[in-house]
Amino acid sequence: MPELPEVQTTVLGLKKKVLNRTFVDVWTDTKKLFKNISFPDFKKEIKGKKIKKIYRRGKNIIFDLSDGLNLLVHQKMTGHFLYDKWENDPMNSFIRVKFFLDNGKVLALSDLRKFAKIELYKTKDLKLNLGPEPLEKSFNFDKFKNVLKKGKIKQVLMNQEIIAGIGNIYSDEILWQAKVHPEKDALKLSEKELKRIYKAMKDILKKAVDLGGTSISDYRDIEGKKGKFGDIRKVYRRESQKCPRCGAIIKRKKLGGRSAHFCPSCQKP
DNA sequence: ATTCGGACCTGAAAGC
DNA sequence: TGCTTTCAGGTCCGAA
Repeated sequence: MPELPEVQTTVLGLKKKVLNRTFVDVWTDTKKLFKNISFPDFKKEIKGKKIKKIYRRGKNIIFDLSDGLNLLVHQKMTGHFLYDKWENDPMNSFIRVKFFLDNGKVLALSDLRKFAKIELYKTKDLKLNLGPEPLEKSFNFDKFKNVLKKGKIKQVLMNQEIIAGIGNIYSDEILWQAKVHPEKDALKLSEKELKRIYKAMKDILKKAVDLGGTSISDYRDIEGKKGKFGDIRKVYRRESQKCPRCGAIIKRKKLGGRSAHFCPSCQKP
């Protein structure tokens, strides 16, 4: 499912609902989601652990637990957390894992495609190979320029080791706003183009967080509700519709296995 | 050394 | 109507 804004929305919801709660039990019918530990071992370890902190890094959710443990969840394409009660929605019916909490409530993970990843680390062993957080104030324009590497700009923006958190929706939306073609080489962009991309990145990610993310497909917040950024998106999954800026027909093109959506008229190669 | 396709899964939507 | 193909907010791995 989720890119930075969706994961951020999830983390905000989790902080509100499950911070300082203790896990009393866990259930799954999809043991393969547990990657660096067997499910029986995970179950033994997680019982009685208190959630001291919850934060996002890139597209990862990290629960900082008592006894020096970190629970890491990556929701991949279709994973999303649901707390206690949620809307009756087909996308919320693929419950693969249930965490039982000490207040009698359930924190569930719905994941249609079963790609999600759940791992348990000792806090000191948790190492994520990720680039800077795009919304951090300290990530200024100079730093942005310096992290860029050779390659098509869309793929560079989506490379988690360069910048953490941007995926297919937001790279398309950022490049449309910046009027830059997705296949331009990141290292051959003009100063003006780079400035437009940098600004669009901050604007769009902030706006998407404010709107609770994008729910065109599977993503829901932890109460099962949809985010609203999808309503105002300009190009993502809008192939053959009109560009809202110039009226040209939006194109879709395969780029490294993913679909890039762009306006061929205002994003010239 | 990069890049690309395939794998991992399931279901909705579009095509025939 | 029903069967087939394409597509999906991600990442990893191995072959060109």
